[in-house]
Amino acid sequence: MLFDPRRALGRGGSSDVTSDSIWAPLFQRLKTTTGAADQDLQALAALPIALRNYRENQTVLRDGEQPSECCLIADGFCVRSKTIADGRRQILSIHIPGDLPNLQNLHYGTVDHDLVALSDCTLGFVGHRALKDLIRERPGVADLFWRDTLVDAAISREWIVNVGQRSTYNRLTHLIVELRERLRLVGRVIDNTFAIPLTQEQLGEAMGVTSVHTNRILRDLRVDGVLELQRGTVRILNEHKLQELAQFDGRYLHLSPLS
Amino acid sequence: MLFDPRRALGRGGSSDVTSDSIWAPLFQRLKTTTGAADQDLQALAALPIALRNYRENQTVLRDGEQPSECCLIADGFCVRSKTIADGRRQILSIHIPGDLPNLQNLHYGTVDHDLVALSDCTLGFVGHRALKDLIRERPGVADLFWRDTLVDAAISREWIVNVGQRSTYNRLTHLIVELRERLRLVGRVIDNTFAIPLTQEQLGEAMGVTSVHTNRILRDLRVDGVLELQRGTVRILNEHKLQELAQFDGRYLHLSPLS
DNA sequence: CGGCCAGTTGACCCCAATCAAGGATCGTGG
DNA sequence: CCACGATCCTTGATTGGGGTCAACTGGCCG
Repeated sequence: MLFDPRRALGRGGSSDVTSDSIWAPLFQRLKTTTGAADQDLQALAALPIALRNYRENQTVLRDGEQPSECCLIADGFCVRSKTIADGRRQILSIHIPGDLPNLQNLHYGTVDHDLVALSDCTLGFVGHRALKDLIRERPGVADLFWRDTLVDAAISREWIVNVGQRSTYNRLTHLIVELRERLRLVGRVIDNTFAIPLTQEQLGEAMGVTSVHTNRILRDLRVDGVLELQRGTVRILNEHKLQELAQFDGRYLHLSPLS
Repeated sequence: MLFDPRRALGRGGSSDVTSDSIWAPLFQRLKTTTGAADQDLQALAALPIALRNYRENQTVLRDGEQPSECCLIADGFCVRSKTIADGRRQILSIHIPGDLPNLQNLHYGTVDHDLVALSDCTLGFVGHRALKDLIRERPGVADLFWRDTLVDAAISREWIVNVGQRSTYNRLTHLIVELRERLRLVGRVIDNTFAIPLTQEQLGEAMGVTSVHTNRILRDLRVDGVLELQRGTVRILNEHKLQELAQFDGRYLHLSPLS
């Protein structure tokens, strides 16, 4: 099998996800960001989980649904999005392998946004019943999950800052650096290159600007030698300039157990 | 004692909060939005809680701090905000009586934003130790709190939509309607009039626009007969127009136990 | 080969920022 | 009681960032 960078970067292929590796990205992240106990992780890995594959652009959860399962992204990328009355759409968050994008439905029934696969994805589904039982049995697991949703909330807050205050030029770099830091945690950054499988239209929807303007920002970033984005892959050209533009302070990601 | 609308609307006075009423707004909200068990609420009310008063504009929590307590807003208004390198500030959320704005610090130590009193406030502080013990002892309390942080996150997501996609005219009305719905839950709306003790500068920081522009939007809303905002108090003039502008779909507030 | 969708660029326009100058309100001290 | 300074509100003039519209390119796939 030839080296396929898109596979290595976790963009595409979903067929080679084995039941062993479903939990791998989540566990990898939890181990570095929390003091997760091995027993808790083992208990998680013992949960019954149903694998399902989704195609690019397929909707995983629709606004208004009442799912009876929570999903774990084993491979691929998803986004949360909301569409308002006039048809304009906002992307709320980007989700990567190891993320649990609808844990909140354990506590309230209805999803209040869409969850859409950006790339071909492999998702694992665990029933609420099993999760609730495990949480009661193992408070440590409850803590892990609760914390996860809290970091998710912290990321949303930073997203508000990004959309509300930063210039679009800074905004895009901030978004990219955040994604890189999160991808790093699950081993999806190779050689300062990583996947960001959004079209320019979708990047615009994440930033609150049009695709036309996104295109111009990307051109500027390319011309200025900061980074290149081609076919869903980012390559950083000048780390120093990138940092300067993004003004990224990663504390809100709470990457270590004590922060 | 004369009728003081600012007091009735929960804007100002903090001196008359008794230890009986500290928990009242939180309990009122939990009772309508969740199926909170009375025993769980009683256990909460039995927690040792330290009352502290804050003046308008006083900082309650500073970005980077590591608090050892969580706070409950007994009376008054606070905001979360973040300031970026160039000095621009974004208000992330508005907090009202009954809110628990830093529950997240139970799970990660460092606050990643500021918490500032908008008006004179009475806050109750409960130590992390006591909260963690209670949560272990009573899973029902853990569920209440976890759910609370999840609704907080849902509100942040809607805030992203507001800042990213809605026209500023719609944006302000949406913000106002959301606040009204939340204030209604804790009995702080009287006669379609309620407190929103933000300066126009702060409203601008909440919406990602300047105070000058906020002023013009408010003028338009007044001229169009939609609503009036004077000295921190909103009066709705035309509910129909307001609804039309705000396009408010309150599902994300998850106001009933099953939603 | 042809259709389709993402990306690219130019021309034009409008919403909101910026800059600037007054006006209203309020707490404080003479 | 009035003078004051501070803060917030208000409005006009000007500028600029980003939206809109439109045309064209290029890669991919049936």
